[in-house]
Amino acid sequence: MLDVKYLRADPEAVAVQLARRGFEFDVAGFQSLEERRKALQTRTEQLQAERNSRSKNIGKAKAQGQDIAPLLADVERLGGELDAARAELDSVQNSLTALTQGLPNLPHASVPDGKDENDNVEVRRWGDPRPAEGAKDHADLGEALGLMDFAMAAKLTGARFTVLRGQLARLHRALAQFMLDVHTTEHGYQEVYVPYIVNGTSLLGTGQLPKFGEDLFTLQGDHDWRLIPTAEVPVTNFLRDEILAAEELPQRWVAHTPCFRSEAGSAGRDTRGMIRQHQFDKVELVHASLPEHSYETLELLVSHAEAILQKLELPYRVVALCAGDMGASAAKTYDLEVWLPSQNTYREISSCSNCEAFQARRMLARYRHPETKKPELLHTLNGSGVAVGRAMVAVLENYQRPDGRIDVPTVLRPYMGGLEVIG
RNA sequence: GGAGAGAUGGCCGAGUGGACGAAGGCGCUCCCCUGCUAAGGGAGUAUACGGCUUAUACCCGUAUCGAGGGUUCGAAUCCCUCUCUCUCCGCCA
Repeated sequence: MLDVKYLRADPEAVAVQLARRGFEFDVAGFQSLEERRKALQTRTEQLQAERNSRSKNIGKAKAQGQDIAPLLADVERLGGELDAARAELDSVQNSLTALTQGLPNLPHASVPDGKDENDNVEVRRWGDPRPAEGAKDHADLGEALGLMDFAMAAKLTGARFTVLRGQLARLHRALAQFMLDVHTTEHGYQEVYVPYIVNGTSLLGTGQLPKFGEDLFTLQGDHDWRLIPTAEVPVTNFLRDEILAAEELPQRWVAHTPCFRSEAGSAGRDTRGMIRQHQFDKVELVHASLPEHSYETLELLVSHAEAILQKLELPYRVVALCAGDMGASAAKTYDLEVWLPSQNTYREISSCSNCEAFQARRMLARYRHPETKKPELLHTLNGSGVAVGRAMVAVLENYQRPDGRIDVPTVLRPYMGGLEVIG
């Protein structure tokens, strides 16, 4: 959510900044709603104040044994007026909330202009991409080894799921373990284990709701429960309704969880292989930061994700997303894209964002300012460190031998019982 | 799943219809006193929002005693629904 005060003070400036994302903000509509809200709220609160003071008088009169009948008659009309005013205020406020909760974050000044992924800006590259010639894709490699089974997954569930067996199942686990170990022992993260099911309030806090509910799997039953689309949701919501001491910042958490996405609207995209699944594992990094440090924290976060790819010796590039390609909660996002020889291109394997106070404002995540002693919104950041499924895809494709067997990256061998080659 | 008890401010804890945003204690902040490794005295100490405002400073107002709804002129207090916690039983990893 954006700062309402700023929205009111300078809606045109907000509209200009949101236009960079291709988002059209209806300034006139907002302002007319605001005017009505202001008038109604003032009136409602006045009526409430009046009712409160009269009710107190009734109490006093009663205590003194006076006749309260005339006072009751006097206050009678207030009830109806108050109810009407309140109802009208509620409806205006609901419209306003719907409008403001639907607004995406303002892009940071350093975010490049552009409307989609084609306008993203490459920041740097690492490693030497192996040529595409003769490279098989991960699905062919895995199926040929007999260790990756899409047909079985389709039988069990449906499209966009995978069954892994044997050394590939272990490779998948090894990757997750390796990433967790690097982040906890070298980068100072606290490992956390969290629910894979969250309530609607949590999803509202991180911004998946109210606008992006169709991307989520909803559970049946009495609870307002959904499967997490990313560990960002449960972990960031640690901070909801909390006021941290300034000394408690920064906080760094890492969680390995499955992620569930309905992939609504992705029909036909990446239907082959493990690139785009309804269920995938991810190691997620979440930071809570002082506002003044959040941009250096973002660079740090990216470097932590990069460290994983470097240790795995997977070629990648870092891309700054343009304003039009960023997620709604982000003020600035870097993607890490790993080299996939079968596609002769780089594909997203991590996305690292500074949400500034956008999520913090929704979830009232604050810290106590050491000088003013007042609660202030903190900044939240999150990034994949990295997607486990896609990391496995990248390992298969980049470490494939001409005979279809797979070299095990050196750093993973301790996690694979010393195994050097799969197949 | 069954039975019972509970949810109040940073913490503990009082409060069963009226001057209660909430006694008291602890903690914390500031001041005073005290020359000693102690103690005492005083003041202050929730959050969100609205109005006013150059102001996130005052001031005024509204809301919040787990959440939502209801009764009432008036609800922390009464009623309903839900959530969570604890105890016992059952079941289970």
